Amino acid sequence: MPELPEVETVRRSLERTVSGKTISSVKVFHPKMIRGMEVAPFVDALKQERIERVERRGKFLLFAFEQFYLVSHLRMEGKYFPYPQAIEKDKHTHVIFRFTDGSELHYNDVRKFGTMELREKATVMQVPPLAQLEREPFDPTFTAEVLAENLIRKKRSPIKTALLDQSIFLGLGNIYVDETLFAARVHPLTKAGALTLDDISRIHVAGVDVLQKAVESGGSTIRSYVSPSGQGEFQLQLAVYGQTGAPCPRCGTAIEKIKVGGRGTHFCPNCQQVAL
DNA sequence: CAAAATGTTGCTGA
DNA sequence: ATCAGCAACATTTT
Repeated sequence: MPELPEVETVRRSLERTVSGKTISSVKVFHPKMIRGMEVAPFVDALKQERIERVERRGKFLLFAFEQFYLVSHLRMEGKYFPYPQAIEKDKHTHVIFRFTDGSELHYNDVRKFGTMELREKATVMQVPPLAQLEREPFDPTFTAEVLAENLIRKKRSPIKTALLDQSIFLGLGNIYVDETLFAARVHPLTKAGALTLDDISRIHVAGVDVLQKAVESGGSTIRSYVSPSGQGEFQLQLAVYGQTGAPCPRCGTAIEKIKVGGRGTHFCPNCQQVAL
């Protein structure tokens, strides 16, 4: 499900539904997803704590409490479902937060890849899992020059693989990387070290733009993804992702699908010329 | 019906 | 040090 735009959509929804509420109890049905401490101290720490607000760093959700953050990653299929009152849990519900007003928040994750951990507020950005992330893509100090500098570290990798690294370009995932490279007219197999500064500049602009537009559309609704309230609409604007065989919106050539770094990769063989 | 593929990331072994 | 590959898991698609 979630790349930055989907996580931001979830964040906004949670900000409306659970921000300001105080936790009365927490139930964990899948202990393995709680990282860094045992389940008992985890649920103990959260009891009687108030969610001040819900923040986001890249694809991570941060529930801000008075002294610490609950850092949550949805990985492939994690979802949050808020309910106005107590409700029977679904087969794939792994954590239930109950609030003092009687409402609940269920964390649901079919594939059980998602994680949760508590971190001190003061050091959350200096320790894993947030320590290595690049700044937010919408931060004005995230420039093409910064991206170019980051790409030096991955100069031998295909640009597609490099862009999926959250310490290189925060927030991109498989869908939006393909869209970014299409918009920038760069072939996904191009070695990062072979890119000109102009290429990198186009990738920078395209990446920030595609994320921005996707956020405005509420993210993409693909496969299993459903936002807690409301559906994303960006999938209607996808130029290449999932469009295998369909005509390129720019030139009409059939979109091709290949594998890059083990990930399904969509591109226009005419607009995105091979340049290894 | 078996194999491959599915949005992510971190670990392992070459 | 890098990096490709795999592992975590369940469901859908080929």
